[in-house]
Amino acid sequence: MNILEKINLQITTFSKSERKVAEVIIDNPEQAIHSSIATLAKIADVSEPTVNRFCRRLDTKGFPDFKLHLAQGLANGTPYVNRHVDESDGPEEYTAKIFESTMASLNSARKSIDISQVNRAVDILTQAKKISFFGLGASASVAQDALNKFFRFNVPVNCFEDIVMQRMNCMNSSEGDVVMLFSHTGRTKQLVEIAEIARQNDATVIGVTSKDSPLAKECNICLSPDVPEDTDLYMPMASRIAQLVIIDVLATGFTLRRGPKFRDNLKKVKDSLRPSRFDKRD
Amino acid sequence: MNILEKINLQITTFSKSERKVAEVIIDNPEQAIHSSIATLAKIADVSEPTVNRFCRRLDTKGFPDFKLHLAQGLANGTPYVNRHVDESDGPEEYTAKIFESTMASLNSARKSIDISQVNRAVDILTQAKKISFFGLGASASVAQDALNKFFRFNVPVNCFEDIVMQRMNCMNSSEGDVVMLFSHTGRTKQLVEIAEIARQNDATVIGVTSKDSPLAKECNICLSPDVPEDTDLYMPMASRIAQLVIIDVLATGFTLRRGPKFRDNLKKVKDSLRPSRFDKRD
DNA sequence: CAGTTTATTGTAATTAAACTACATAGGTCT
DNA sequence: AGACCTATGTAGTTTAATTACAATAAACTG
Repeated sequence: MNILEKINLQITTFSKSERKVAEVIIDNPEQAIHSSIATLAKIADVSEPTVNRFCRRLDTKGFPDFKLHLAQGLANGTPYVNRHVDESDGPEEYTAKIFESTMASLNSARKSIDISQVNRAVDILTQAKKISFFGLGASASVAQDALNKFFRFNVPVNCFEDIVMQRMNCMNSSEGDVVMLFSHTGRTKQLVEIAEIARQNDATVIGVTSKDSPLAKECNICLSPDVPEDTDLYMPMASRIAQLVIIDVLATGFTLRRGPKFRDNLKKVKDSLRPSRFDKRD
Repeated sequence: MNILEKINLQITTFSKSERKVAEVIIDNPEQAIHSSIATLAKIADVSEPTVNRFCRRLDTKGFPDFKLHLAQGLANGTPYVNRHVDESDGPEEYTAKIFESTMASLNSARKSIDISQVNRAVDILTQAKKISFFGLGASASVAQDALNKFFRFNVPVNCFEDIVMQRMNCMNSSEGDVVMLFSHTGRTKQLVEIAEIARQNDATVIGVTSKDSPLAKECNICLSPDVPEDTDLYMPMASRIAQLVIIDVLATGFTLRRGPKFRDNLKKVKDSLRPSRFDKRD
């Protein structure tokens, strides 16, 4: 936990002098990390050992250690203790908050993702006869994005927004086909059905969805980024970004697995776009 | 800049002993921040002043200051100095690297984004008669995502992947219409033309693209996230995520501007999805 | 309400860490 | 090979941090 938040949380339990120290630090943490214990003590109008005791109370080894923790807290650019957007936020605040909460989500997604599942997913994808990407609602654009990435790999891919087309696609699938499904909640009935149909037809189903959800249970492989809380104003934001980064990861794993020759091919695809672009020197 | 990257960048300019220090720190930065100058000197098998000189060479005030910088670097969760995926990376490495480079990109995007432009964009969007979202290639799914967000706001929106449809849409636009364009490079000829057409027909053009690009010059408002380098295996990854977060920011600004009643409406939209979902207790 | 106890804070001494000045070793260029 | 310069280490100095202890303030008890 961020040590600034911790101070805020525990401030009531502090003694009078310790509270003085806490206030000085909260008020200007930047100054705090660049001060010696003596100067900080003077600013807070307390003695040096008081500052030291304050540090220990926050489970740090001492003043220098405390400064380290504080520096880490500041580095994340989180002067906002509460990262949720609220009514009174101006553009500056909500912009910062959304960026920060997105970054925080990615961080926790990274920590929670099961690498062995990533590896298995890459295995399956590299060997796929055909890959289909499906998502509904907000996840449709995630599927679209996946299509775009894997399309460049010169593998048969498709992606339908239409639920009927999705069903038909799964009906016609066979062993070696991969169906990749995106859903934040993992509770959309239609998508769970799609997964069932796909598996009945021997396709491999890879889900990017939340752990232990109905959809997750239908998948052969499930990638479940743990995104603690969404900033959402009634729609998933951060979790969807996490899904996209997972696609990036899989695409990267894919290209690495395919080896250097394959990457030369990719370069050709990219170069083929050149005639449609303005020159750099413009 | 992250001090670890800085070390890596400057490592060639270091002397033999200083390089020893650099290697020890890169190898295990966590250990470094919890060591005294004496222990670190011993680990690197150099003298204390060498460590001190090393710190100063990196433009820090001294060893404690250096540790502070290092701690801040680590806090961002970037133990990988070299964030580019390379051949020999296993799943664990490339997963971590991609997540981290995405987070780093978001961080720099956040710092570089012009808040006044964000505010103007929100102004324009809230007053729009109609909003069109266009992108080509990889940016098509970004436009799709934007559509999905703003669609819920009960504003007339559209989004075409087809370049001809896009052109026709812009031909028919008039004052009060907003055209929002997504492009990483800002050099795709067809999209620049779209911007020209839209402006000729009195639409307001908002671009999410790189600074000073041909496209940027055609826009009324331009949001240019500064994404330093892409991890790309020949396609934009991080920059596209930054674009999506910008959409989140604009959507959030939009709802905040519209006030609380409007948010009740949003909740209704969300609740309308319930019958199509499995229950939480499943 | 006085006396006792306990928690809180500060003073002074100690220890540890960081830094500076200087000396020596190693390398380079003429 | 000798002079010079850079790089590195040693020892001493300064500064910062910590500890032990004393004093004060607050709280509690008879």
